[in-house]
Amino acid sequence: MTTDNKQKYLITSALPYVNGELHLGHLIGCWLPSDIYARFCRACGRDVLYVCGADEHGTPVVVGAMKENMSPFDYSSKYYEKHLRAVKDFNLSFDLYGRTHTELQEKLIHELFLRLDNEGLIEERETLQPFSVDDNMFLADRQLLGTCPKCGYENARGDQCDKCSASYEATELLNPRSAISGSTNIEMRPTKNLFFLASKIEGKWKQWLETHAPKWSKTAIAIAQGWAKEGLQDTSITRDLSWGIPVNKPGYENKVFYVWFDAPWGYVSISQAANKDWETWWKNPDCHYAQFMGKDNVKFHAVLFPEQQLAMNDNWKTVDQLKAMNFLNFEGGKFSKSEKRGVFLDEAVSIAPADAWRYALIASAPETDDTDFTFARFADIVNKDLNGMLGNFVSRVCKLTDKNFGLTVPNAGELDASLTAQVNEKIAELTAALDACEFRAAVVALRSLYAIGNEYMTVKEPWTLVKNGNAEQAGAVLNECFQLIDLYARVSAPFIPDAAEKIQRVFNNTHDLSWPKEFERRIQNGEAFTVPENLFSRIDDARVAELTEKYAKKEDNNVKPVVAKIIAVKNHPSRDDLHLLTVDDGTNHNLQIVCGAPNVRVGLIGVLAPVGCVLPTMKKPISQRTVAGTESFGMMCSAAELGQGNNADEIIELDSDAKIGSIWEIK
RNA sequence: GGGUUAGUAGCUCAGUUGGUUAGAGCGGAGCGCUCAUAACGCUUUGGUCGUGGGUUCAAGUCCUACCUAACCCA
Repeated sequence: MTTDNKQKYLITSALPYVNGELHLGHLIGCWLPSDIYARFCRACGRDVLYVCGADEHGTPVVVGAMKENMSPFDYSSKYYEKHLRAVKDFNLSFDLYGRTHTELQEKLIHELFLRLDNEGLIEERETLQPFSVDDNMFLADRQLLGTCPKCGYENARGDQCDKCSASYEATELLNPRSAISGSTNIEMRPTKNLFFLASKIEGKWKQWLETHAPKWSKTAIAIAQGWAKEGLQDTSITRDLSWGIPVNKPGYENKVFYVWFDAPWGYVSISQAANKDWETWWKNPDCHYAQFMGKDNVKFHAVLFPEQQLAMNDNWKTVDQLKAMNFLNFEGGKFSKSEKRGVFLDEAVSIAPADAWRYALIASAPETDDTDFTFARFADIVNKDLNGMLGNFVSRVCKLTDKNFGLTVPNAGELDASLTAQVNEKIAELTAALDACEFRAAVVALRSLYAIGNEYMTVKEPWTLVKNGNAEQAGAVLNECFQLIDLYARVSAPFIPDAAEKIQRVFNNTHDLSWPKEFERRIQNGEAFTVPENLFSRIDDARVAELTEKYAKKEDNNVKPVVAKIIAVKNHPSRDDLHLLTVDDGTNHNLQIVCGAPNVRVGLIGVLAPVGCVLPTMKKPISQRTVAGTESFGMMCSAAELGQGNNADEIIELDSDAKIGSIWEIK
């Protein structure tokens, strides 16, 4: 234990997985709130250990690495580097942004496993797993593909179908094949795995839940209680995989620990790498432990990690404050790298400075429900709060003073009691909100503080006082304003660290950015100051439109009717009223279409509604279907079906110069 | 299919244990100010609180069914 009596705060942010680019949702989901909380705690003089890092193990990395023809480690490292860059770009103040593929992690997991084994909480069980003979390996659920037994979708995964969302056992999957080689030589083979007997510590966990859960967020409590009702399940903690922490038990040489067994302990191994006194947080019952995560992660932090910690019976610090964020949507939809929807962290800081993102995102943080990010709102917040209220306040005070008193802070007058009372009330609100990790409420209080300064200026009118020859009173007002500027730097620092430093540099003397308990007048009469450059800049409507166009382009994914030419006409084998057409739609030159219209002939140029196309006269899209025993891959349209008049019997005929393959716009 | 959470002004959200005329910011409208970054301040306009039932002297708040969305689980 350390000798100082500063309160210990352990803060962790969920470990992002090294698979794909991170976006604004990851930033607001756990990184940003945890960073603001950590900065606030440090400013309050608390002894903070704040860690995060990359979660590197598990099947998706193996699959991703194979696709990119890299080793899992190189693949993981590639994304780890991207994480590191984002951490730097957004001023995230982790003591260490580590990773889970380290020697420390391996040593820790091995120790923990032996301990669990000694406690009698590990059991060997044999299960049947799909084995790919050609790949010479067992396949995890997502490495196995096949046809869904429920809906017939051909690219269903081993455990569930992405199309109809049915779930099933791997043995039920039809025509199973390996996602790695495509081989269909799949056998169900017995394999031994180690199970963690969570059911044995259910009582201990439930007791723990009762004393800890009341301090958590509503969602977290609900999820944990749901699990408490169902009871804890014994879970397999080993996998037939080569990438991960090797299992330190004879007979398990080809297996690794399941990623969700090792990942949470990354908090500990990263702490070990970050601070040699890590045990003064992790083994200290008086330490306050706050965890930040997205809502999809609650189960692991409220159930799996604590149950493991308790099972160790080794005085591990468990979570006190569990803060789960909901998801951030983007301009009405989900973020998607493949569809180019959304701002990703590799380019966000080229759009606006880190502080603008930090403030705008936390101001509309998805605390109670999923929230939609829009550039219009982003611009509103930046323009109004940061630019108009905070930046402009600093600017107007400095410039007015410079004009009338020069570059020194005018002498103070009597303390303005009502101003002090107002400010102190808001400081108290802000402090309470941050302690409770209620970030929206915190921003409301912060905003109110900014508003107080502007209102004070407007009411006191120091420029009028100067004009009326009342320089002393004007100076006293401006002195209060400089005290406010100092205050703003301090209370803004956890949210917008870069701007806070710039504000503090207005004063030639150095003042720390410690957290104020109340409104203090730290700026001395006659203290020199500098008029700063504008702290923030506006995002105008044109820029909003430009950004929306670039990042939130409303992709029209609907399949459109196309101009197509009939190149062959045959009679239908079984129905006299139907014809079998061969149609050229520009990309596919011999589409088979079944058509009943009387006016079909070779060379006719008409309009084809391809599979997936929704016509104005129909509710459902055209499907690929069998008409009277013959497959039809679309439909030749009549004028009526295209919303052009009443002719529903004959297919529409276009002029001979219509371009085959071009989209036929429905008017 | 089961569980959980959410659905409140044009937009983004507050609304503690059910209790007088449902709040805030943005946007819109108007006024003021001119020290300041077309910025600031003040006033004002917006709501059958997802839908249908029910409990109650009283429901945004409790119960129930349904609709919509998200997450977790199967």
